[in-house]
Amino acid sequence: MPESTTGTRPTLEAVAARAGVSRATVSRVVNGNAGVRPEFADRVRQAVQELGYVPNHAARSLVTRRYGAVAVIIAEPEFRIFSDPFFEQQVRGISRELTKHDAQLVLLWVEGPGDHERIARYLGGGHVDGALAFSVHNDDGLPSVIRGTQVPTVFGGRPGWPTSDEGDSPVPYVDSDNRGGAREAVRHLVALGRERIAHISGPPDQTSALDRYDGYRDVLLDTDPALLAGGDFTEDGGAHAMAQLLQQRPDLDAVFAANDMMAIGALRVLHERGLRVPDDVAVVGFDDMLPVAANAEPPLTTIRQDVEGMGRVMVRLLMQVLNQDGPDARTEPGVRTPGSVIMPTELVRRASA
Amino acid sequence: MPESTTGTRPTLEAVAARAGVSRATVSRVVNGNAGVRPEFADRVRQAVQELGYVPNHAARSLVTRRYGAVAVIIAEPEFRIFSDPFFEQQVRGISRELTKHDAQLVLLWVEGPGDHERIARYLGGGHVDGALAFSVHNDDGLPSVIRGTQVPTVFGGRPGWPTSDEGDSPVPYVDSDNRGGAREAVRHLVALGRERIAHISGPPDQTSALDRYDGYRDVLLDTDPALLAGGDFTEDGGAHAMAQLLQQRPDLDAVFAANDMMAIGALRVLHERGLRVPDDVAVVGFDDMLPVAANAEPPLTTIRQDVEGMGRVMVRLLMQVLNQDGPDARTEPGVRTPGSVIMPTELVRRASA
DNA sequence: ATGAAAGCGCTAACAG
DNA sequence: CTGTTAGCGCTTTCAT
Repeated sequence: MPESTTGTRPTLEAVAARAGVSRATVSRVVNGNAGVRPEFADRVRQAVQELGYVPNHAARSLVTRRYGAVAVIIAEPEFRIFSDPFFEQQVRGISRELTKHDAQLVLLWVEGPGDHERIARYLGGGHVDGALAFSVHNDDGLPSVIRGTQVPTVFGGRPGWPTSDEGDSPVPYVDSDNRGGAREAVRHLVALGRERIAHISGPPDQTSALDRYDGYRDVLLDTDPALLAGGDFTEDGGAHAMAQLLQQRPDLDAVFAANDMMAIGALRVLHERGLRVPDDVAVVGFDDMLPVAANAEPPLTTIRQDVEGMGRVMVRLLMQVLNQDGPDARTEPGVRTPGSVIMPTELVRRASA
Repeated sequence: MPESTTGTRPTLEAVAARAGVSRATVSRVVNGNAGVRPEFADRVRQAVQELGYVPNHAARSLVTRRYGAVAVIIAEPEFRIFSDPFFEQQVRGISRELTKHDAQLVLLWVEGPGDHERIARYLGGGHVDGALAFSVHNDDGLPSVIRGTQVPTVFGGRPGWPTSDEGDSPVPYVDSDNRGGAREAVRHLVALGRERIAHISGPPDQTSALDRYDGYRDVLLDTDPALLAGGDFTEDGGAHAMAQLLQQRPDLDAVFAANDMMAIGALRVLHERGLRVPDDVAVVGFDDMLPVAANAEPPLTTIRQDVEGMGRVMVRLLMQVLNQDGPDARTEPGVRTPGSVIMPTELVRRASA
């Protein structure tokens, strides 16, 4: 008969009493430590069962200095970051990997600089072993707030600020191979025989946009500036840029858009002007954001990145930092800091190029 | 000169020493307890500042049995729940209100029954003061797992299972006035002089769909079954239902769709068949999901619900439960349990009806 | 108004 | 292999 109705939750002590052993032995069994006579271990496990014992986390953390929790910090300068499918996938990857490591996800939603102090307090107050942050906008000082807390942190996406200040250890991050992927996209267009390849770039305050632009330039060393137009990663932005491009260089025969949404916008304008894709103009996107890319008219050739994988790798990287430096990583700067990870991308050929 | 570089983080003890008072006094100041000589209080605050002291949460929780954290449990039978704008808004509301109450949001992402044990362990292990859950699908046993942990919980959306079993205290939830809103939608159509008002209902395993259907029936007591078609809350589902309706009752002059997405689908089909909205057929949706509703062709008349508000109210309700029963609510079932909250809806008139 | 002391539930040496 | 013993850092009576 379970004594779960006794009012107060059972402690280690109670389990020990019932099993007729010491608290230490119970602790060993509960934590899977070797070196307990099987007979005793069984008795303990049974007592745990009967009492419905669940270890008290606070008490444990107090002594181990481990919290079994990781903060995911979401800054939200843009309104829709949460409903961004891209972001969702990344959080999904993080959540899954965290579960594997028996760690909890604490969501820290930052709505503005007014929240910074709260974040710092939380991070500094011994709640989490580490943090995961996204380096979208970096002009608001949040990154330095995070770094100031000394909590081991891994960033998602290459930060826009210098990742290794003097003295400081480098900031680990994981990102897609934006530059390499962009190169592959453009090379594909070149291989197709295209000679006037335009580029619709993303917002210059995002490193992914910058890196993709750089990849484009790597292949097309001295491109005509008229083949360049800037967008904002939205469909309308892409449409607008495409219109501009068509005006500047009506003879263009290909366009590489820095993301799928802008490519969709470009496709729309191309269609409106009666230009055929890929016959007149070949189009390549970036992201392989499903179902957008696959259902485009025509289906979009693009660069796929493994977003969920990025999330998982962020966690693995963090766990590596934690297990290497130990829970007191914050006190003594780690000697070896694990590097960042750049995840490979892949060209997905569909009909648009 | 801040001693933040001393390696180990400062404790209450250290602050006490520096301020020349006892630990108890520091504790009082830090927790804003009255009854400390201003002079001492100032000295303490200064020491806190200088040392960069942040209270250790685990130690505090161990004694207070409060965790300053609330779990948000997200079950994910549907793939896209996270990127659902509806859901995003609700979480936003929760997050904001939680911040106000100085509580953290711990995200518990449940991917299947395999995760149930983990969830139970976490909830039972003393991490959170309460939980917030969404009662979308209830056939997988998660609700009972949650209830089994005895952690005070508020549900989002009216649960589909009985909310007050024998003996048990009722499950508090917050929901929109789906039924009332539906009634208002249909009454509006009636007031417009429409006489053959069809309804596209949502999936019957969601109480919101059921309640909206009931609202429709409240007004149209004996409607022709041919005026009824079922959808699945998606645009395509709405289109399909509309086509079916048109075949069954080509003479219909209005349709109330159980959500905006289905209304959009209906609009599309109506347009394809050359029927004019609202002249030939008036259309009303539900949700007022922006920007979908406002940008529809024509702009959609719909029932607005305050989704962010629902999130906030969920938190307030939970806090009420917590402050009433105290941290040991789980041991002794509360005497007075706060009821659920039904949030008002509002008819938003645009062009479609 | 302040301090001394006890103890929250657990883990981790250290003995045995 | 097991038990004893010290705390982890904080709050909270209880004296003063």
